[in-house]
Amino acid sequence: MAKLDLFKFVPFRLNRLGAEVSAALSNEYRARYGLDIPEWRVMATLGLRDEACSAQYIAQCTRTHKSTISRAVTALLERALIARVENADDRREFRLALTDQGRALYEELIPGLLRREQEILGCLTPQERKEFARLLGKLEDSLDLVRAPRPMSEIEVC
Amino acid sequence: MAKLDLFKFVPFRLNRLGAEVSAALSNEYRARYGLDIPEWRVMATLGLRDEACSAQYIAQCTRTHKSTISRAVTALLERALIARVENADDRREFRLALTDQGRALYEELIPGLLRREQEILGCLTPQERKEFARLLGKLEDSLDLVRAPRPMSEIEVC
DNA sequence: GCGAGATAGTCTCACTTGCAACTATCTAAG
DNA sequence: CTTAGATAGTTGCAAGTGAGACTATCTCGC
Repeated sequence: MAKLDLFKFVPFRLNRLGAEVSAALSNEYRARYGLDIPEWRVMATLGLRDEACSAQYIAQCTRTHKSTISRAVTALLERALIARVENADDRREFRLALTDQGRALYEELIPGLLRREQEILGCLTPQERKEFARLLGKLEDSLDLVRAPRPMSEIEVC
Repeated sequence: MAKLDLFKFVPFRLNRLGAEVSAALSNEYRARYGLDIPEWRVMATLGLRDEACSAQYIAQCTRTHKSTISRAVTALLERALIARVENADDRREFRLALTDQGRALYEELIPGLLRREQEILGCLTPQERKEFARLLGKLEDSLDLVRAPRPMSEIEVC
């Protein structure tokens, strides 16, 4: 008789762990900076790059639905954390970038998040962390989750 | 200047991977058997055990909100996949168990899910799978995610 | 027993999100 | 050019979910 123990079932464990870790982290930026997860993803994507990105690009990078990104962008624009300019080359899309204020918030936010990440990974030895990251990478690859997307310029060409 | 690359940020990666794997799996049981994730969790919890469980117990095991479990239980009752009987010892709670029909569906469902799990883990060597499971376990422990809850009888005592 | 507080389960409300339709714009074929 | 199809972004709608109120029941201290 086939049995399946949820607690040994990797898909369930990954889902639970991902949800739990996300919840723990999102408290960090929601309570303190009023950012929800989609908003944080937009900030993080823009913060890493110096060049301006389109909403579509952010959606692809973060694997988040474009309507969700659209709403996050609207909210961040209202708070003047990001700015957008029409792209003269293609007037359907907008180029998004952090404002000075947005950059300042980003800079303030990051250290706390990296610290929380290290806390969460604190139960693993340095060797184990490396190994865990490597195995995550293999799973991501095999599931076709883009890990390090090319810069926009390249994507536009392809 | 602090930077954070989302694609190397473990909380984001875990969230994305968990969501992706869950989505892939839930297609397996939603499309074919009409079960959504909470319903599947109820089935899985009841299917593993021979003794009947309370809704509260399932909620704790699966770390799912009690109102979500309540709705899943209602839906499964309507489809006669589970049955419930009042608990004479404590008339606030109900004892839930799979019906014969529910058991049959469970038995039919499990092999496909285990196969999908193996497909997902297929990119890892047996050694790596063991290691991955071990590291997951350490993370779960450190985050206080119960992995193998005690049987109800024990829980009631505590 | 009796009342205060805890607990199981249900239900309503508010919020989030994905889907799909829609507008505006671009690209390519004829 | 013109037209058909693709694409960027927005918005209305419906489904799912958590918080918390609520009811019924239990437990414990007095």
